[in-house]
Amino acid sequence: MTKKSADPANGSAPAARQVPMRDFSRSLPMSLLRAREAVMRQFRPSLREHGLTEQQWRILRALAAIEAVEVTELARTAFLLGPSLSRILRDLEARNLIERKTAKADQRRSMVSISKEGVKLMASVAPTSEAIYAEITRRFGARKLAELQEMLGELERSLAGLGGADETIAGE
Amino acid sequence: MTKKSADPANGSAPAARQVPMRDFSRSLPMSLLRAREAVMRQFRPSLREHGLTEQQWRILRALAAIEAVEVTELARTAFLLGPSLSRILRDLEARNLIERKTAKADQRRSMVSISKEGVKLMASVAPTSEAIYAEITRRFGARKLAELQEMLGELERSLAGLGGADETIAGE
DNA sequence: GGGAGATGCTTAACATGTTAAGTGAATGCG
DNA sequence: CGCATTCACTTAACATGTTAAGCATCTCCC
Repeated sequence: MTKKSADPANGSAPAARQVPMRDFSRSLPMSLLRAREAVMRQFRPSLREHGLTEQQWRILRALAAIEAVEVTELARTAFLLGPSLSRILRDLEARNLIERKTAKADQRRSMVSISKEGVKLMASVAPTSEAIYAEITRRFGARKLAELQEMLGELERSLAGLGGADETIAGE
Repeated sequence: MTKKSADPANGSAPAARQVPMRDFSRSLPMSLLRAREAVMRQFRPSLREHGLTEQQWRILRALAAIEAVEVTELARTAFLLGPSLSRILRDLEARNLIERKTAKADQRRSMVSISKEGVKLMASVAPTSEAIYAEITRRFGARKLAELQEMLGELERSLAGLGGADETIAGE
């Protein structure tokens, strides 16, 4: 439906096909990207209806399970970089979905926690979110889903310590 | 090495633990995100050395395999949204890595192709890139890698047509 | 053949990813 | 104590993701 046949109605054909590489669309990064997008596409509309982005939702979920965390620890949990988290927390705080207060022992640290309003918002989103997740599980198969997650974890572990660049290993 | 023990030196503990949900860090989107990040972390430094971002590299690779494509088709291939692609093409064109000319038959369409310089740049990046991919394959295992990719493809297919929102199905 | 609607692409606006620099508060050590 | 370092975060700057408009061009159909 999408691709027509060749369209040779063009003059000079510029350079191409010089560099042999794996078929681009089958590279691992692309597979992972497409799979994740296919999954997130299911959730985004529902989140959007509640005025939340994917990352904001991640943060609220991470906060819902604990009393309070430091920003750095939250960044690890929600898998966000510091600067992104910093901005998002500023916004979530302005919307009264989270609360922040500096730690007593160390003035540098700030402890973040979800607010009552935040909990309320989560309660209104969670059912739909869980339903979507259930449907995905149903379609793909619970067994296969578990297998997939296991493989993803293995992949992650097998690449740990192969840090692309400044690894700052002991003895450096 | 990273997490200390509990630090109960805090007064009022705000609302939390009200909304029961799956363990956040084990959700499928997070697994996919972390796995992809683990992989991309390997490639980014090399690309960066050559002044390329991940997306720019995707575009060059997509272009290397063909003579010329329309922008929309390229967006599909490189898995980028129109607006992102539009910006990136503007920059790549300014750097003389790609060429663009409007199609004769339809003035709306513009045909994009990689330039001689673009091919040269690819040739300088490809070896390192392939080496990294080979190392990833070695670490994770070629067999398992193929399995993983197969599962990712299945996941994608099983969610196709479950379009999160405005699906624009016939009869709507 | 002319105007309504579809199409291909770009711009705009806002949120996040990514790297680097900045800031204020702890720490280590002479 | 004093001061260089480290640490926890925040700001800044630039690139992309994401949605909505904008703008030509094309198509279709009366």
